[in-house]
Amino acid sequence: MATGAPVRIQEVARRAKVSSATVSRVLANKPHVRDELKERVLRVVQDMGYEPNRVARSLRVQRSSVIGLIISDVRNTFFQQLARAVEDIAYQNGYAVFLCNSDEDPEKESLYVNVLRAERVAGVIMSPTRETTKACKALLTAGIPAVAIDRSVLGTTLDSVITDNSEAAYKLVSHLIKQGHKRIGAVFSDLGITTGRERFEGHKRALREAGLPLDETLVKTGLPMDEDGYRLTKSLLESTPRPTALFTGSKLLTYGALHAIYDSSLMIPADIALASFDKLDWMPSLPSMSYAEQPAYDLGKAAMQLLLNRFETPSRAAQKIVLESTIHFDSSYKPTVADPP
Amino acid sequence: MATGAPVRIQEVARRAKVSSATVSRVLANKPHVRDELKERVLRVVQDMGYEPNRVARSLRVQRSSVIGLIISDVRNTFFQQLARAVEDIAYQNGYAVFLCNSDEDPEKESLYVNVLRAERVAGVIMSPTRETTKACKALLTAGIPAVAIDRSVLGTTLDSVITDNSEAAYKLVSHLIKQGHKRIGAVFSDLGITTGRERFEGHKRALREAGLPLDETLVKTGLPMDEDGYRLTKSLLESTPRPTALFTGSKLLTYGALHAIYDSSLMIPADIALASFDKLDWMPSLPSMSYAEQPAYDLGKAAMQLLLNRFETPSRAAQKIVLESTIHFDSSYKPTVADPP
DNA sequence: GTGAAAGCGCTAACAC
DNA sequence: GTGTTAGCGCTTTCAC
Repeated sequence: MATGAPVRIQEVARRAKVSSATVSRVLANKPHVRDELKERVLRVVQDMGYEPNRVARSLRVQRSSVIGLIISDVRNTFFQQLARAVEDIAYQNGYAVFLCNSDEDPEKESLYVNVLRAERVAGVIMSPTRETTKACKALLTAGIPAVAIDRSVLGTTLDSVITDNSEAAYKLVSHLIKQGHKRIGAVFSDLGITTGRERFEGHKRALREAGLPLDETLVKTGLPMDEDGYRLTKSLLESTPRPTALFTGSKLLTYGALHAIYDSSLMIPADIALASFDKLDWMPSLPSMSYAEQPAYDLGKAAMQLLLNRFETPSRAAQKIVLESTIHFDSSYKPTVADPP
Repeated sequence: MATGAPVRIQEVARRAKVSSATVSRVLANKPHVRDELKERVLRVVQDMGYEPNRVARSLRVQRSSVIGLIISDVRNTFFQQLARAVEDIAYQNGYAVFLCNSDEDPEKESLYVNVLRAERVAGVIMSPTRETTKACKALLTAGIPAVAIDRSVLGTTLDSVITDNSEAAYKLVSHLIKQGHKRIGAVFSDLGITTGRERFEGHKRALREAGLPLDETLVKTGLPMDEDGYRLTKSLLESTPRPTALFTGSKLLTYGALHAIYDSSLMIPADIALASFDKLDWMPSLPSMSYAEQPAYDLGKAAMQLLLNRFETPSRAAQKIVLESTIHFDSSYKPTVADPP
């Protein structure tokens, strides 16, 4: 225990008077080992505090027991919950999770993908940035299973777990329209990010069904980060006439938008109504607004399960899992007509 | 490129008509290789898209090029900045960073430590929870260098990078006293966490020097998380007479405290003054308060440099680096006597 | 049911 | 300078 050098399987074998093959079999819970030997081995393993060298094992079996998880922004609590789920399920199945943060930066992302490939991780779960396609294909051709989470990868078919972006956006914007808003500003993620694209689709559908025209000048896109949310909302608030409602397409964009709205001394919902994606984290004064709450934990859980599943059936066709968001309407809302179920 | 199996060093060697040893030397930038060969090898490496198998290398050199970083709460932007710094410096030096989140849970922490040990990581940087000592010693006896960050490990001497907790706390509380406050509530991290302990020391010193008694009922401790900040502050606000000022000992505790204060419909600083550790992230309405801003990025940078340094001189004595925080006094403050420099 | 031995891909000691 | 080769610690045929 106090020794520096870690104990190896051979030493365990010698002490238990068996071969290293037997020790390996016992530890892997393989059948065909006499109970007597099994017990003896386990006792010695316990005594010597033997822990298998995972590096050696990885080299031998040509696959590590590490999962790479690349998320686009660790500051976002949405991704934190998602990561938590991935970790939970991974650990339950003997995998460790290597968390990487791409920061919405395609370069950082491909750097990480390269590292993960070189480390021969067992699989990768990632929320792709705008230009992920190449990096993702590199993984797949290297034989490393990948699962897209929260966002899809354009131009590739692979396992993915996302939410019903278009539908939730449709419901939120329809709600604004029902409240009487006609001039609705919108701030989305870059349309190269599928969440931005799909939420914009829902937005357009809501307008279309209500017979409202799409005013392109009221739609802004950028990176899903506070700074862009602030900047884009600022510019929307300066347009005349000012929009009476705002739809923000992600949590961080919403924070930035709030910042801009408060900066302009506008009140929510008196001066401007707000509907957004993602539930806001606690703040001293949460505004009265509508939002779509995405099942972040379930998203991570499903992705990890999809990956485990892929390990078992490497050749099955790609699956796309779509989870539903829960829509919360602002408290000021009194429905006059029946809402869709 | 389109092939599934990754290319190995032997294949590169064959194509470049050299031995694998030469390829290895070229890639490691070792001296004693003719320029002509070097070029030839690099060209083939490029052509074939060869990337060394880091698992094999790790096994051979008995050390991986992965750094484990265990932080106690990823939701805390303080730790996020710190993690960013560790990553930056690590990458610049050819290391990948394996980010682990202990969530202030000693069990999760020791689970991670075990995984990192089994993965034979090159080193570990960690912000210890309350009961880290054992896990930490296990690392060191396994020959894996460890650096404590933000918090020290009680009962062990090892490399660590922290801030001047006691001093900053002293300044903040002295400031409250100078503003005329006599009844000052305080919320700290569990005193098993060194930041809580040291900040409490500074608090006590400020009171002592001002000739104020320490009212134990005004000092609360808990886990440095929103929930405890809320709960503990609530109980402080219910004591009579109510404290006129509050000192909160960490970012998350401060958020919880704000929540409690707003819940009680109290205004800052009119009803209660606030001094806290850590700069708050943007919020719609930032209260006027004093705070100590810790150099989070520099903390991470210093820790990683300490680790790199340790790789080069494994046997040098343990170092403790203390960085200074910047104190921001609330805007309402008009100094009447000279502040300490 | 158990053991002997090969080999995963790389690096470094040693030869030349 | 460069090549040959042993071996890191494990798993997994293949014998028996």
